Amino acid sequence: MSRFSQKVLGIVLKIPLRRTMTYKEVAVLAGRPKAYRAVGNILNKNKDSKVPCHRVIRSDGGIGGYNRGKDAKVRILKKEGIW
DNA sequence: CGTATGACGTGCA
DNA sequence: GTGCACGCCATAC
Repeated sequence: MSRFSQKVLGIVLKIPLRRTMTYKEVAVLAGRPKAYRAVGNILNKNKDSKVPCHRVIRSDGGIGGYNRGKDAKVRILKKEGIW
């Protein structure tokens, strides 16, 4: 695991309930403001269910994707009352 | 080791 | 408001 990916996972893991973060924000906090593209990639390959990657959305406010299917992601977000 | 890919973002027509 | 092209970075092949 790269340091960057580890940091990203850690940040996503620390996202409070009822709170969402954009890929860009995560990238910035990870120290690579221009690596938002890589952030999504890392989350995509990440299979750790401990990481609430469903709370990471696009800056446009749209749903990005999900390694388990975006439908599941939307479902979870609705369940958390975000949508 | 070089190329291709992707859960992105911004700019411009 | 919509659509297309370019840039950017970490993985996968």
